[in-house]
Amino acid sequence: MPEARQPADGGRTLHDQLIEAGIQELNKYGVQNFSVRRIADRCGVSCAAPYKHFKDKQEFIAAIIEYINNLWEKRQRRVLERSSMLPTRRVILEISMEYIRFLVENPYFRSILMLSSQDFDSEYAALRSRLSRISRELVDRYCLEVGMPEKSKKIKTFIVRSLLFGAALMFDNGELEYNEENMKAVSEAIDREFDLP
Amino acid sequence: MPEARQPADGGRTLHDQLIEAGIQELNKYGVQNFSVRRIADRCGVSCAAPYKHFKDKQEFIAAIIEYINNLWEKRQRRVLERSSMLPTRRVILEISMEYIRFLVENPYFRSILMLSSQDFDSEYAALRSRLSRISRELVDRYCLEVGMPEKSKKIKTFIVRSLLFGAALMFDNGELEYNEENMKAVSEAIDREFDLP
DNA sequence: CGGACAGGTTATCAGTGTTAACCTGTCCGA
DNA sequence: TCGGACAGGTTAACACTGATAACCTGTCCG
Repeated sequence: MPEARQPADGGRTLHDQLIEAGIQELNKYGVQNFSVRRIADRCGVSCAAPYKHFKDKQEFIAAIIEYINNLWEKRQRRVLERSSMLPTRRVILEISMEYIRFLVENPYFRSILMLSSQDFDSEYAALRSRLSRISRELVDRYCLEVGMPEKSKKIKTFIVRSLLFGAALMFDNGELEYNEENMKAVSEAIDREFDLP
Repeated sequence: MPEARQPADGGRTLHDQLIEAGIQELNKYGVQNFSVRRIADRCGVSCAAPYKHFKDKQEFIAAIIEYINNLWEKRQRRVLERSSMLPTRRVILEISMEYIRFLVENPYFRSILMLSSQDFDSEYAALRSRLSRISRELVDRYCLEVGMPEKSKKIKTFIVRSLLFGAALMFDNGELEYNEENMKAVSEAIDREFDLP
């Protein structure tokens, strides 16, 4: 008894349903207990169905990452538009804060980002690096504007990213309370970095 | 209860063998594909045997974390002794650099530390926080020495930890080359933080 | 001596990823 | 209009996993 081909369910194709259910799954159980069977179940579909859309579990997760990645890029673009007339240094901060907000709101994403490189293959590495592309480019641009030497540039990028990840991590841990005050402190810490050679 | 059964195998009890094999497993397959059966196999023991030593998989992993935690504390203590006559601020840097080295050398550990809080229960959170105890205490001490306000103290701690995690992460990613030069840069970035109020 | 029990064993369960073989609408070219 | 290709679902099966129960056995101590 084949269920409706197309939109029977609000216009979402199974592929999309799987990804959305997958995100919920990731939120609820974490990457470790991610079960494609349970997701298939939740979508009211046989356990083999997902394999018509994704080669295996890894690719399934990769597709989810890709999806969320796109969400982030959309959000990033909005920030860029909104702050198009601000100086580069300021834009970096705007993007950075939005990034932390995004990571905090999407814990599953962050958990994937932070997993050891051993836990995933290179495909994920590519996505991971794409994620941080814009902020890297911005830092690059700023360093160019100020005439910062190549070496410091790399370090600046590193420091900014460290602070971003660290903040998201500790906000999640509860080691640092997630509020405006602390966000401001993080922002200032990043900004300060650019005062130096 | 009687401790230490018989040293059938070079003096190591099964408990220890399991933990050591578990570490290897973690190194090879990552947390995601951690299989207690395979470990039991590797130890030449039935698949149920590990459950005589650990309640379940989670506790098994927790025991491994505990074990590595102890390794780190031993190493930390050595650094503390070696730098007992240095000023606090300097000690913080020494510990910090040792910490990064430790994380880089023990990727399994770092991957566990960085997992989202959703992926593990609170037991891990306790271990995680214990891990960073000394460096937190040191930062506290320094802040006291300098008369830094409570609020900044928390932020300082955060920044130092962020940089540590971030460094370990990116050294592993390959985004930042793991060498003396970059280690020095990280060290300086941390040190700079203490120049400020 | 005899029982308690730590610490192994085997057998079994439910749940997982993954594949093969099959079924069945839909669409497109002859 | 037919008929096959095929996308996308199905069921059945496989090997593997975590976990538990029931059993066995050597060691220790009252």
